[in-house]
Amino acid sequence: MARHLITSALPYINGIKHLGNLVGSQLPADLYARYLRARGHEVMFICATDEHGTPAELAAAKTGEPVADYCARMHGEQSALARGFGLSFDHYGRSSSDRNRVLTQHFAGRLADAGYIAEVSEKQVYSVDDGRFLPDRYIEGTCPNCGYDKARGDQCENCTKQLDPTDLIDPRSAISGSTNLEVRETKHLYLRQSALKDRISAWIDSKTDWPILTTSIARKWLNDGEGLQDRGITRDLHWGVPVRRGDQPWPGMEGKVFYVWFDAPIEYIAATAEWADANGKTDADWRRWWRRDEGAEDVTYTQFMGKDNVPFHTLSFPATLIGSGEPWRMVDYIKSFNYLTYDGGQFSTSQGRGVFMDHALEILPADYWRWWLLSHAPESGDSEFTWENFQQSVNKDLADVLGNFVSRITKFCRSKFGETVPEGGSYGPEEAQLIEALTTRIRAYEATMQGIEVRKSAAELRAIWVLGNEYLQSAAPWSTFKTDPDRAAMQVRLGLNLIRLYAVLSAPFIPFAARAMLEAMGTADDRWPDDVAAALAALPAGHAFTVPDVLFAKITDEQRAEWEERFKGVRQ
RNA sequence: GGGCCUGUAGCUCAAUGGUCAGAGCAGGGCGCUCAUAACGCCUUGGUUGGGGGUUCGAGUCCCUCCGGGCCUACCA
Repeated sequence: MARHLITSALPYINGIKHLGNLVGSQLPADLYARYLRARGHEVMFICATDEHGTPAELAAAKTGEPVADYCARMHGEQSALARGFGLSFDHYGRSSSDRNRVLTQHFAGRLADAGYIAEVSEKQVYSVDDGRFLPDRYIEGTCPNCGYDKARGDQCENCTKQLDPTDLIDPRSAISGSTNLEVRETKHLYLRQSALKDRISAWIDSKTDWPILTTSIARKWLNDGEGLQDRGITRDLHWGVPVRRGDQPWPGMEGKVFYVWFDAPIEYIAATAEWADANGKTDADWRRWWRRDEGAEDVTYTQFMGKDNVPFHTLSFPATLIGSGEPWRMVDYIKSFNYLTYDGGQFSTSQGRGVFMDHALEILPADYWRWWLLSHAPESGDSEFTWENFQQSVNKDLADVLGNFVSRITKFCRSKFGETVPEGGSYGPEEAQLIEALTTRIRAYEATMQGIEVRKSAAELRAIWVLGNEYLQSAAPWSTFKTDPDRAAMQVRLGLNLIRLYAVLSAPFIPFAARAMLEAMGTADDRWPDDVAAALAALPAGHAFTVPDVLFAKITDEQRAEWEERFKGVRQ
């Protein structure tokens, strides 16, 4: 038994997340966590909402709520949706927690003591009417290059030219439209990543088994131009972790907060502390996951994220941990994902384009989404969601291959033997062959799951389901029943045991259906099939079961057409 | 502009430089009747984006062109 720490990238607080967000981090992380637990490992699976930053303040302003209230409410909503999707976090924390405030200030203090913090005075655009400094992209104006009148201060979307806010003609606040802007001097703290470049670079170089997507992004940032740049870690905002040097005030930084990307990864640690607080545990209980000097030496730490998060997890957060000089557990493996696209374009939270977690659960059970998203996870490149593909895959894989298998064997048994595992008969060569085939497939499934090869794992699992149908077809208990009822009884007994086996193997992908299958089989035995032959004897003759309701109703053409129509425009 | 990823059957994807480029779905045929008209078996289908090169051998390595995507450090 090993100890596995798993974190999913933190979903940002401003609104319901779409399916692309889900498949890029939380869902594959959950798959891995569930698998490792099923194999008997000790797992700490952590996620949290990322609550600080300008977009949260603006989203709250839009609803008229105080930002703390807004975040609390949205955390509740995201938390409920996470449960709805079966995301099995050990704790779903909040980056606005006290634990994170203290820890973030602690890291800043340690970094300052070690000489990795620089104070930099810089000029930024201030909007007098909004009463706030504006990030570059919150300034709009006319592009000096192409004349586009909605160019942002960081880049013109029309001609893709990179800009400075001061380049814009007739600049205005993207928040209020106010043109009452001025450039003001402000002081900020910078994390001196450049001073840690060699250590980070050596660390990245040691990770030879990471996805190319992960390391190539990291190397680009490390080596591009003048190499890894220092990064501002404070902002002139009200909502965030107040800048303090450990537990001491930071002269000259009053009223400022840490940058959201500084405190967000620290929340992985803080959320584990929140877990301890919420479960009556001690500090030692969470520190044994994170401190190498307090028990975390044998922890394997895996992070899941979309590709946009990679720079922060390969560079900034490691810089924070290394620079602290303290023995924190560093990540062992970063699994990164490309994007899911929606009918040819991007999913977009800000534009409300695509299918969102709340709507998805309104129209179909979580397992439909989990199965499709995981079996089409954007691992090697972006992958596309289309309703047609979704309908086809789900109907074929879940309803026809798995659901129908459960249905045919339970109903046949009920009509010939009653709702009890039948007695009699013994294995022949066909059964030996099945067990051998299952064993081969299951070992392959374990290997791809261990390697976090999500799509391949789904394909292996599906192939395991198919073996059941192949067996039933060739064993044909409906025929043998007429001539050799004992033999038919053995075949059906094996089939019923396959249902339990499939429930166990499938639970990481489709936990709700797996539970329904176990319940129908009248068992709580969810032991992993290390020995397939033994696993297929778990339900003995005489064991009572029930015929379950249809596990997966098919998606009809009418439903598909309706949803295609409903979700083709913009949310709300 | 720079960097990275990507292009394989109608669709979604596989293939440590090494048999005849493979699966699933879709299409075609046959079988079965326990089952959610479900399942099983067989089968059609590819100049691996174009062109050049290295090699005994290239989907895989190199060059080049074309297409798609992402990132480019003050959104997160």
